[in-house]
Amino acid sequence: MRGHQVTIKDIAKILHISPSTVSRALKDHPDINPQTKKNVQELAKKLHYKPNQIALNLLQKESKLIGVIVPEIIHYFFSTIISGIEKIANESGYHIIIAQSNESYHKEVENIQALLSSNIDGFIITMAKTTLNFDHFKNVEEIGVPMVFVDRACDKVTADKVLVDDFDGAYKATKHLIDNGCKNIIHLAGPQNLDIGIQRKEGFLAALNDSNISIGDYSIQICDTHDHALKLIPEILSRHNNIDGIFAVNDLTAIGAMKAVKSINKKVPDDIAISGFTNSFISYIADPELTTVDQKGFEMGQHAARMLLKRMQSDENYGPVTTILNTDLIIRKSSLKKK
Amino acid sequence: MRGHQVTIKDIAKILHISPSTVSRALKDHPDINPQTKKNVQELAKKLHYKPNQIALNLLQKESKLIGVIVPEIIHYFFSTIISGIEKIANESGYHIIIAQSNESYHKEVENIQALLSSNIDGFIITMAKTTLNFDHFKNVEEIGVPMVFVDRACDKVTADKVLVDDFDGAYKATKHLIDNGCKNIIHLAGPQNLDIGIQRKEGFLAALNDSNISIGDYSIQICDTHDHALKLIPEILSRHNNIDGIFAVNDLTAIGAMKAVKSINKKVPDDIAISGFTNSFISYIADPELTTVDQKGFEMGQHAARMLLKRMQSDENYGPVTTILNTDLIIRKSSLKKK
DNA sequence: CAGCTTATTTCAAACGTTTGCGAAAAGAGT
DNA sequence: ACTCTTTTCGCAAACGTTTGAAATAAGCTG
Repeated sequence: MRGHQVTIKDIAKILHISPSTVSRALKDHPDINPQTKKNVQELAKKLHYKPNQIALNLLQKESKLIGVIVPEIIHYFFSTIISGIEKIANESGYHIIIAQSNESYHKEVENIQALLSSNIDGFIITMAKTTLNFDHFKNVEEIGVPMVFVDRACDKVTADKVLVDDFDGAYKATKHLIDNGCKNIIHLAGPQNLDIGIQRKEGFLAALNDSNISIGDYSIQICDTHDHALKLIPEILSRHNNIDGIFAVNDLTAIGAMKAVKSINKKVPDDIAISGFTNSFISYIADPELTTVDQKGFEMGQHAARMLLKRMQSDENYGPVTTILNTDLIIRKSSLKKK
Repeated sequence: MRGHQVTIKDIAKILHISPSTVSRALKDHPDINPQTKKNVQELAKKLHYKPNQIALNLLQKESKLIGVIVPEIIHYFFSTIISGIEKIANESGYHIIIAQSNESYHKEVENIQALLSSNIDGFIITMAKTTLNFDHFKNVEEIGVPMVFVDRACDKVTADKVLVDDFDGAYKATKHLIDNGCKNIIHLAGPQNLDIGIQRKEGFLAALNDSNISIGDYSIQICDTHDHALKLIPEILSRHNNIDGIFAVNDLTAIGAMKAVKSINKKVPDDIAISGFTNSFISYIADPELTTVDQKGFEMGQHAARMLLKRMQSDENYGPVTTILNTDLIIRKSSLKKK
């Protein structure tokens, strides 16, 4: 039961003038008689006239909407990215439509299609873990809708990207564990089809290498969820009881590992030091508090939004830009061994 | 530099037929020659034709967009609500635009205005804590845009609401603490201008009453943030060292309290048992794991979306509906005293 | 072959707004 | 009185799509 929204035509009919005159009067066009303007503006105010954004969108072929596709908003990191995007977008009169892929390739494709037909002006995307085919992104590229990747980017597509220096972050975290006395660190790694999985692993390996620490065949475990770590860690530790450090690809996995370690009555950090990656809220909640790499989600979101706005507002077709933000190592108790 | 999106007109021009024929051919209208249909549909597929949603919106006077205004998406509870909304909305071809109020009244008003002019079809709102004036909601009501409140509702406005039984949840949590041996429980309460603050406090008081436990002047403390609890709890405990239970209005505050308790070398739960409210992700991360009241954000979101859809699709103006979901007490270690 | 039916297609209006151009009216200058 | 300018306004097209109604062509009946 929507009350009929007041339109320009309504105002025109009431004042016995044409819609075009009303339109111009409302925007203070010099061609319009001051008296007419006054009449129109007063009536518009009285009737609570609001321009119909949809009609404007149709005319201007833009929707002032940015489509944001992330795996899951319940993850702190992604919600901080979204907040960063929202802030910058709002400042320029844009709004954001959020869709979640739930890490599913199919849902990602579906979302892209759906948002495309909603005439999104641009995309900001964090790829799903399971995405191995990139035709949907290529499609976006072909259609010419600007697109910025955040955190997890797609190589096969020409698009702007905002990344963090995963290699360096992982290197710093691993080096920190080594400096704190760890001699046998394992890495709980992310999927190796994603750049972040690869880079963090490489940073880990490089740090070990630079410290002349040998790498066992068990040193790298593909494991990037809380529950998997809960199961995996006791198993690994039973086979390799000299492990004294864990660097996990994300905080949640690190905390799963932390719980697992505590569950078999080993101490964190004294028996096993742990570092995560992301600096999500839970790293602060964990006990002991989790050492981690701050991934600066809010800033990433802001950067991504700025890049997208620039791209949308530009007429020339400049080449793709990649921004790499640096990370900060946040040292907390989970990595500080006593001696 | 947008590539021109393929339109019905383009297809019509190429096949030398009229746009209306194309339109009907695409939707398998019986009036159209099968051969024509085939030509059209094949070409449409080949050119990746996608109907322009904006044009449809204009025609149908709807945007297929639902405006969602929440305080902060980084909070687990709100992001689960959003996920619930998104699921139901998507199933009906709607998308959601998310705006955050950051608990600020002014930002809330701003968001409402902005989304209104984006021709949102409906609102789902969780009020900001600081909202005391309701004119912006009344405005929405007057314009006739359907609106559903979630969790934190506004009494002064006629609108659908989805609430949880805060009173009962608080009662159950408090009763559980009592049953586990607590004799002197304090409540860290939310703002008393919000119904949830009042109801949870009342549930707490009722449980104490029913167990004939006396209530001290310090039994209720307005305190609903992690950091406030961190400061407040040591102070209170130093003045009332027989306190043996804490019921906090939300999980984050409970965990702040838990940390504070541990910091002064008291044991959770043996010295002081703790229960939170919400069952957010961190309650599972906490050590000891936090007993809490499951607030079912996802279901709340789903309910809210269904109610909104029903309201939007209905022609008759039925009275406002309030749905109250029941809560589940999730018992974990933080409340289970040894003896 | 006139009249009727059926199949297929096009026309035109509509949604709400903007905008280039032309039109009408009034005033100014010569 | 004639032209020229200025002021003020309306017409019509455009954005992409849908849809009732009208148009066309072809086939059929008697």
